[in-house]
Amino acid sequence: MTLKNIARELGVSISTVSKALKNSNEIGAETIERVQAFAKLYNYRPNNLAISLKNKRTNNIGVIIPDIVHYFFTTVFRGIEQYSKKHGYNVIACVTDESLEREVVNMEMLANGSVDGFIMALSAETQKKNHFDHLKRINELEIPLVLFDRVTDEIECDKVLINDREAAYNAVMKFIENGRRKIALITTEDYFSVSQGREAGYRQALESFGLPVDEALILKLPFMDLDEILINTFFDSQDIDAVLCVNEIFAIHSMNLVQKKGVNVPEEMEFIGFTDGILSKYAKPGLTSMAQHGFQMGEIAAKMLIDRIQSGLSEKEEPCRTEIIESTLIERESTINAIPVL
Amino acid sequence: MTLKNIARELGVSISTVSKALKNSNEIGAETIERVQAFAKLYNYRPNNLAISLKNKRTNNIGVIIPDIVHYFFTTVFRGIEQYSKKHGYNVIACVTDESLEREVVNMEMLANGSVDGFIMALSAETQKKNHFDHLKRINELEIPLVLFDRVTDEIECDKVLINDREAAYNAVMKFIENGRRKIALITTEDYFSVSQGREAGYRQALESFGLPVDEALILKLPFMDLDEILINTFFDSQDIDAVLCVNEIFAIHSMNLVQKKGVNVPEEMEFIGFTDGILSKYAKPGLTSMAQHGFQMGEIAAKMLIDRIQSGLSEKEEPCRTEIIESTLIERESTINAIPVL
DNA sequence: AAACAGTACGAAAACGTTTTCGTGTTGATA
DNA sequence: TATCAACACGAAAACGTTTTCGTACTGTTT
Repeated sequence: MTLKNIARELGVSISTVSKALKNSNEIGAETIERVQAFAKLYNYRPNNLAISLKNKRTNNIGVIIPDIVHYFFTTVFRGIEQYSKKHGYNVIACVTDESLEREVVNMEMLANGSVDGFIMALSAETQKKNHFDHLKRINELEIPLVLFDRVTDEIECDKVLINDREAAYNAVMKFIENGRRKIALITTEDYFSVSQGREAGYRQALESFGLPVDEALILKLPFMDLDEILINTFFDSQDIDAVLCVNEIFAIHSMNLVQKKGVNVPEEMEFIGFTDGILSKYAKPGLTSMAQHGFQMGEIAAKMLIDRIQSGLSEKEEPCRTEIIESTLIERESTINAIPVL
Repeated sequence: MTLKNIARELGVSISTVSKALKNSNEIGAETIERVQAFAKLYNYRPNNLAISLKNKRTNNIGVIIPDIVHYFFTTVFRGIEQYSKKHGYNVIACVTDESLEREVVNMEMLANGSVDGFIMALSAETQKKNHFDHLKRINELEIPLVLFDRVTDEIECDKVLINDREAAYNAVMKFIENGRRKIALITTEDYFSVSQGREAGYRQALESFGLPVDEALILKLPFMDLDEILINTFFDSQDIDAVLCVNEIFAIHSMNLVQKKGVNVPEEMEFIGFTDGILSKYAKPGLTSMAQHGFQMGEIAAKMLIDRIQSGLSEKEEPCRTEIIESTLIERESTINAIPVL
């Protein structure tokens, strides 16, 4: 069923059909009725591709994420999808698996008319190699782009982040208030924007309390593989009474390992993680965690993107914004809390 | 940069440019070179929409899932995405949030030229209300459809499932072999295809061992909200030494609750869940679980769909297939195992 | 010299829309 | 009665491709 078919069957022109279906006042009442009745009867639906081609808008947005199995990205995705759908946009999802090449390929694939804009978090490899030519190209094509969580200063575009520095600062402050002084940090290698911020917050909190920053208390784990031996020797060789971890897995895993050694959590050692995911909730003891509010982050990213798409203003015409989402500490049993939680 | 632009700049026709870029042997060698050099220089990329409109193929597939935050669906999605990308297809992801209406809306949105086929798991509401008109419409439009995990017999299409009955049977058998006799089942309300299968397997295993099926040992929880009181009174009022749960959350949650009552797992009570997700791995004790191999399921679903798309044969011409994926028991500390696991 | 095959290219239709502009008809006004 | 606005509709271009078919030219064959 196409406009052409309807037009032929009803003995009118294509333009008349098109207008009649839109209740145009150029068309007479009874013609409108005939056309609409016929269209309904034969279940006519306009072809999206043709409309997109004509209007130069696809109503699709491309979401490029490093990993879909991680709770945080999943939650952000959920926010993006929900907001987008509510505003008439579909989401094309691409997973890069932390690979630069797949990031490039995916974006190239979508940049030629398939989407009106991108929302993405940089892959690990992209951040490591500091390679952003593909994003610059998106910029040149004037395709709107919103970066979230894993961002870079090299690209001028809208961004949405959490206050990594402040969040880590607050987490460490909680340890300090609880009387802890030998506070460790378990983080990734340096190239992640989020880890950098969190490490900075960790250092800042210690310093602002006159505590020395002992580099031996900072463990940098290779991303993606949890080396138990590394973690075990770290805990064996250092005197530690509190641990801040830059993500949930690091926290759960190291908490499990020290418990296996007989350490009592939280009495002898407290733990705080980042990303308040499903693991934190069901861990034993429950993991106190900095909630990143991924859903809200996704909604905001989608709103920023769609607003820019609909304004039609490029990054040059309308200055870019960076939204900061406040993270909040969810207290569970891995820390000692003023008001006990269940 | 369009074909038309290149043609104008080079003083040739659009068709010549189009053919030259494809190395057509209709075009002279030096023209080909000129055109390709020019195209490379100006970074020409063909417009996907135009190609799709012309060829009546979008190279997009629509994936409709009830929930993206759940580990199992996420894993399946990952398999779909990876296989699809490898074969030149993009994935448009829609989340129904277990709502029939959103399922309908999403499919309507994509069915008009946006995708070449669908892969989906039915929403809870859809299964509850047994309402499949939207799927019948997809059938009529001859848009290929693959159902996975949550399926229905009412729709004739390709399907991919796990052997729910057999898996539950095997899980119960393990309990029986371990000497358990008071085996409970925690499941959802009846309308889920997977729960039906798993309950059948549970019953079958008991019967085949001459054990009575005590209906009081079957707890049917409302989907989506974990009513702790319900679970607690269930365990308080029944004498139970093993529990099979139809999903991971039910298992973790009830295991935590009975542990809080002082029950030793696995000595006094064993647990087996379904979906070997991240929670099972990090739970304490680690949850023995029926792995559903979601990634593989996704790959197979994508393969079935893409094969059908590329064959061009409708469900009537080429008979539908149902692939069964064998689930495997991952043994952890919530059961007593022949060979102890770490 | 006529016929012919091969080469290299262009014109145009097609995919299914949207939208601008033109035009014929009607009825009211000067 | 000539003029004009309002009304109802159609023709055609446009979006960016692909593909079929036609054709001008070159060089070879009889």
